[in-house]
Amino acid sequence: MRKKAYRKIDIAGPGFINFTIANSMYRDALVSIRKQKTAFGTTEHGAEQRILIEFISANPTGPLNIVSARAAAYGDSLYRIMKRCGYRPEREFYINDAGNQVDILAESIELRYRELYNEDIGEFPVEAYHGQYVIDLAQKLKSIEGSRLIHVAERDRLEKMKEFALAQIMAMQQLSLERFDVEFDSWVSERVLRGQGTVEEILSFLTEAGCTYEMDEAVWFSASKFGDEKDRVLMKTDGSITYFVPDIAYHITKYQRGFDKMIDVLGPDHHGYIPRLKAAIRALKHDEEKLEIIFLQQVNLFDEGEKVKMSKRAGMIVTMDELIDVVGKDAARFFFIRRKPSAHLNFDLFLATQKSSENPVYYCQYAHARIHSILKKAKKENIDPDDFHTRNLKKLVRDDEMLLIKQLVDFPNVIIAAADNREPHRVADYVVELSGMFHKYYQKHTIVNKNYPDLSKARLYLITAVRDTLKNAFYLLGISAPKKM
RNA sequence: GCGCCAGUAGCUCAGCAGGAUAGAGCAACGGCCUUCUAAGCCGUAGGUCCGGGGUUCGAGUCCCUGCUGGCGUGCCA
Repeated sequence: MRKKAYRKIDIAGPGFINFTIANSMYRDALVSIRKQKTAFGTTEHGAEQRILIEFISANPTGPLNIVSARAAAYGDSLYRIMKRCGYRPEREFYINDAGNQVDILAESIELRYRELYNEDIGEFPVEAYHGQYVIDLAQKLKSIEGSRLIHVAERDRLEKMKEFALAQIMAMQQLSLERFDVEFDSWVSERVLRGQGTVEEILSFLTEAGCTYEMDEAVWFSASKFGDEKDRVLMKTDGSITYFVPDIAYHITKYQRGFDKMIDVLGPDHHGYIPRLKAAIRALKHDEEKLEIIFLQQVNLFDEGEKVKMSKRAGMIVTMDELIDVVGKDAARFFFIRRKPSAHLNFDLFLATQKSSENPVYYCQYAHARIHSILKKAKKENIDPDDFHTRNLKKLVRDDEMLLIKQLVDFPNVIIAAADNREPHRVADYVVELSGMFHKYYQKHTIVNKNYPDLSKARLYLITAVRDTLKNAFYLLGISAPKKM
């Protein structure tokens, strides 16, 4: 017997024909969703393509800030979403633990350390790191080493301090990430990379390819031949290399590892840098199409409507930890993910603390919790949802029920669209919509009614699918699915 | 100057491949708790989708141009 797929077909204005899908089709779809259980939403769309997602990659010179928090929420969700639809993504953190900034960090600690022994260090330099954490680290160093370090040679002292500071700060950063439920598959250290001789290798590769030259006692890369607007320095006059070289080396290792696609999630301040990186990749004859850059636009922080100026060196930053303390992990992640990556993000700390209802994460989690308590109620009323045959789904006839099913059916496509457009916010929007539809449905109809056990079971069957889908989507966003609120 | 991102309700933002009357949350106003959680629901009000051209049966969406804001344009990372 063939079922009718359409309930009605009519002409609706110029150029529009409306097909109304038969309720039976929706019911069949619902059964299929329930049968898939937690696997619903999982597809093979990505065909196991290997994707490297590099994100955050903050300097280990201070606590993670709010910009890193946005990158963390974004990168991690993108990972989860891509994985769900059949890609094979990996998460990577590149540690810029070499170069100028790290040296400045060591010097900053050193000054604070000497200060603790009442040495006159004069004016604390502007370019040094001013944050309280630098003083804390100096103090910690003092409690471990005492005054011993005062007497060792300056070079050894700085080296020791650098080691200490890097280890401490990276541990701090990892702790913040843990609190944010963000994990990485690999950590790549710039120092290790440099130690492996890759820097020299890149320099000689580029020289062999004939794209370097010397001028003004520096070594240049002829980036302009490869699409950049001008040539770039590889080795400075003082013989040290620019950050550019290890960064090329790092990207070459990505190519060597054989990914189908590499995604760099970067802050907006890096976009002037991309043409030269792509130029180098082209010069070294790699496929630049495989490298995809996502720019997360900046985060503007406001407090009671006033813009908070942030500067890492001046120590005026709002840290990721502070954010989690104030608004909570779920709300913070949800807030970041709701904005599409290319949009600037205005974040008012005052609002976030004052009116938590402004954040729709509660709205969604509430829907999930509500369904749980309805199921609990059913149990109390001795209505067993498992004692149910799918032919009873004929009890579901209302438009809002069909609409709910339609929304559920959409879920796998939302995941695919979010993955392919690199836009996790689509999943967040989906969740808000599904939650809203459920809240309305709940308000309008009694789900558990012992006078109508068959109808109750049919509705329980439906809302269980809603609950599972919500939970499923929450996971993709990295937020919790509370059973009670 | 050049490049990138943005400009949609009072505020923060969605709007998928161009489709029907442009949506949500917050803020404002008026209702709904003896019934599965009121962190919810219903209703009212609020818009020249930055301006101007163009493509099309049809443009918030695409093209050109102008304006405004942010960022970038280092032998810093």
